[in-house]
Amino acid sequence: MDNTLFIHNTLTRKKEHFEPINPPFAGMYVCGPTVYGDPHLGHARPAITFDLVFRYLLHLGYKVRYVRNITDVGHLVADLDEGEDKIAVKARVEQLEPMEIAQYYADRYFVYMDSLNVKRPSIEPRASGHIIEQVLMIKQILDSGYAYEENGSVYFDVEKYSKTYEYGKLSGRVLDDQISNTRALEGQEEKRHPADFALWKKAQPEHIMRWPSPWSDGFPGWHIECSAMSTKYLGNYFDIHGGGMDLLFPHHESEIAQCQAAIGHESVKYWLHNNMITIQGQKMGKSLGNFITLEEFFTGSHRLLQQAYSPMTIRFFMLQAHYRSTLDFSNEALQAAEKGLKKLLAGYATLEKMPSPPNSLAGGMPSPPTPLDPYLPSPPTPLPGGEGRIPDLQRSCYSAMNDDFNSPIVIANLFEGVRIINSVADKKETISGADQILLKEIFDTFLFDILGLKEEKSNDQREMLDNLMQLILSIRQKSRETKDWGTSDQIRDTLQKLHITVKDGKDGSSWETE
RNA sequence: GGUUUCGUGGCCGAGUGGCUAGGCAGCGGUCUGCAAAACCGUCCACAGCGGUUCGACUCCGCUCGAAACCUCCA
Repeated sequence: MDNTLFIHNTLTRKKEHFEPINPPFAGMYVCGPTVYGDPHLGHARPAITFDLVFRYLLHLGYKVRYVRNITDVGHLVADLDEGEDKIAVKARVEQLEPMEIAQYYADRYFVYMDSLNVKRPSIEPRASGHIIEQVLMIKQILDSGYAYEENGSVYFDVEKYSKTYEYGKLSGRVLDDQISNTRALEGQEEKRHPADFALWKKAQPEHIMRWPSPWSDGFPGWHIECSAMSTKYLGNYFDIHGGGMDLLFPHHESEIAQCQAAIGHESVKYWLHNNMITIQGQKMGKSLGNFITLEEFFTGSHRLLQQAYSPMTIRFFMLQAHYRSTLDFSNEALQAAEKGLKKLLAGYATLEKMPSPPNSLAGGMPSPPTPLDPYLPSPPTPLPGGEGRIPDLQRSCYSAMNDDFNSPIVIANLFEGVRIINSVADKKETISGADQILLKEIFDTFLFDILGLKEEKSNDQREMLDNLMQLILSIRQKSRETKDWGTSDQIRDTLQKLHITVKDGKDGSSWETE
């Protein structure tokens, strides 16, 4: 049986068999951040979602090129209706060069995504570095007749386009509805049709971010960068385009139209969209006062947060929900996730401490293939065989991932693995040596490689702590053997104050940190 | 008003036309010097109203409720 991946394509609203255009290569483009503010939860969801996709495709053996853009040209400020660029406004307010703003927040974005253990994409192109490509694409659209110039600005002719093609096929919108819903035409006299969108915009004198073009000194419209950069790095027809559901319309809808007009065909085979997050049932927004940055999460400094939540807690929490579901943040839910993750990692630690099974192929298990291994077989790889509940568990993890990246089911399976590990450690169950090795492989593969979770303490500290704790616990054990409960409890209580919990078991004591 | 996505137990969150999600919390037990952890057992569901069906939480319709985007704009 093959390891067959199905992914939900927004375009067809169905789960489709993932068949890359040029196997074993797979191309994925994801809309990245506009770098004019601190990274927040809204940035974390798509980053983690498509990190999961990236990691799983790599695991399956595809040679993935993952492109995620940095928008440093700037969308316009939504709440300030001045027709000004978000980054430009920020720059003026803070008395900085616009690129200083973009650089500062791009750096912040990278740091926080690193802390969430989000793998860096293969390419992270910046919109400002691809003005030439965008201008070229606009020319192509003009040549094909689906755009017009007006006072130094260029607009996409949606009305003409929709006579031949279906503008709205991705988001399910009907152009006629949009016309009938449109009222006055104030402020858009340059456009022939209210649904038209800008490809190039002439800069007003006060507009500080501007580039030369055949039409005017100005700046590109906010959809063209993704069309230009995705096709530059992934080709005119590529596998996956991802982003948040909020980008469905008009952004991705317009990308489809732009590529169709410029290239002559659509450029994307599978559209993937992650759902949004809410905070205590409400949408996250600056005006609602529930806008929480990642920094505030990690330090617990926001008034809605009862405590700090670690990056891995956030990551685990997000992966406990399917990427196409809305996800609600609350202290209660986050604390539950924190405990759940701790249990999972503690289970893995228990497994690691188990004696190596007799007759085991000590160190003989083949290590999982790395993505750059040139001898990797072409995907899809066969699903692992074997009989028994551990191989079943492994297959169950694969089938969950193959079912549109169902990470919550993978996690549920890992908890079942933890239950088995703990039962074995309690000597209430036994497993074969082969199963023990396989169990570890399952955790290494799914928990660490694919879900991208990790122990949050550094190895150096861990090792020193291990040695110290071994010393302390051996002293305590001696006092327990002489029933010197005073000393034994004093050690345990003092350690507890340092947030180290001692657990006495049949085979001696173990410990863990909070 | 339109488009889209949803509405599951105390909380979060999967899934399915008839068969256990899982985590956190609660309750009862086992273990333990005590504690913690762990293990076993257990309680609490499928927004409401109709319809299809031998049977629906799962399909269809309506109602109520929620979220995103659009209805200004680059």
